[in-house]
Amino acid sequence: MADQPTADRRQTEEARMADHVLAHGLPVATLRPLAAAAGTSDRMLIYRYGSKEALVARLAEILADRLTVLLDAAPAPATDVPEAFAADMAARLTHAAVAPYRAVWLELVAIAARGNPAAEAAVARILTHFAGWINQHLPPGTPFPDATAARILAMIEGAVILSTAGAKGQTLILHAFNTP
Amino acid sequence: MADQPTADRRQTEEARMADHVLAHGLPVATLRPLAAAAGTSDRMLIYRYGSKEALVARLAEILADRLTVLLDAAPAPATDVPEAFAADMAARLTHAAVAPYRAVWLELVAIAARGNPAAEAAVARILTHFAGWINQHLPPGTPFPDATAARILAMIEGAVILSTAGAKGQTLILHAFNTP
DNA sequence: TTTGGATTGTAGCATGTGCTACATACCATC
DNA sequence: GATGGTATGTAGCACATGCTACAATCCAAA
Repeated sequence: MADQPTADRRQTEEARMADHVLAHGLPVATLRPLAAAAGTSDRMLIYRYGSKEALVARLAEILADRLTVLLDAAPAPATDVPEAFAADMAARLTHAAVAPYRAVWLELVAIAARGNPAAEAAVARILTHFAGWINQHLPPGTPFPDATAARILAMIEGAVILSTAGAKGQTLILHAFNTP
Repeated sequence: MADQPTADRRQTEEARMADHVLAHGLPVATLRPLAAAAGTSDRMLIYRYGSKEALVARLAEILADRLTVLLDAAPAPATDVPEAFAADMAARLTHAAVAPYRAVWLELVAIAARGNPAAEAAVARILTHFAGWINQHLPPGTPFPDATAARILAMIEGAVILSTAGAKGQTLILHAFNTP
């Protein structure tokens, strides 16, 4: 109990640093700006986390948690058709309001693609959680729910990539999700 | 004609720098390592390209060209079923042999997601080209070819993201593309 | 009150960053 | 041969990076 206030402060500091990463990107998340965002010093960040790498891993974990919490709080699409389900989710995730989360998500994916184990684990964790969420919210009685969820997940992630291509990407998304 | 040898050398230098980016990633593509890879000096790179930003944009363009060339040289999947078409392409693009291209592609996408106009244009260009390629190689008589191509493209790009999640990602890909 | 660990500030180091100033060398044209 | 633009080497600047040495402060336990 003695370290409760310290733990509280640590939590708000981490939240502020996570906000900073969200706003400015993982690649430019360096010690001094992060420390400034948290209201402390680079000296203290190294003292607490041991290294920048460990700190960034922690922040990635926090952002992953936020994503899953956001997801769990989201209502399921009100449809019985898997295609419409995917279209609804894609529309939500490609909305401008969640652009920062999309950006940091893609940054994490890019780091994972270079072979970083921590990033790879975080990506796997998020994707697994997402697939589970889709599975649970699928219309009851959907055949092959695992495969259907995976397929919807792939289409949604594809839409996330397409959405980075500006106007042309929007056209592609429109086409992809409005196939008669 | 007088500057032909210079142009040649410039081309091989650019190719070597592009190789370096492919091997080590866009985020760590800094002047001195790029110069070393090209066999010249940071001094000369700035002299020729004006700024690091312009150089990286040029290298991104070169890599985008390589991607489209690779794509154009690829044989179309030998199938009449759009689902199998997508599965075949996804299997090719998630193969370990093209991992460096996947990585640099996702790095480019991540930069575009942060709002970089050059990256956004490059992503749009590649996606458009890819959609066109799919469209042209679709089984003849496919209804709504534009929409079908866009949908296949989304699924393939989704598979690229899933493939960064290690073993778990492979499972998801297997599920997504083997839906009965 | 003393002790000893946890915490924090100050100052800095070694290296990497993009980029520049200055002085050459080169090389086609006059 | 003189000239003037193009190309290139040498050296460095100002700043950012991750991290550390050292000293001071705090605060609970003895």
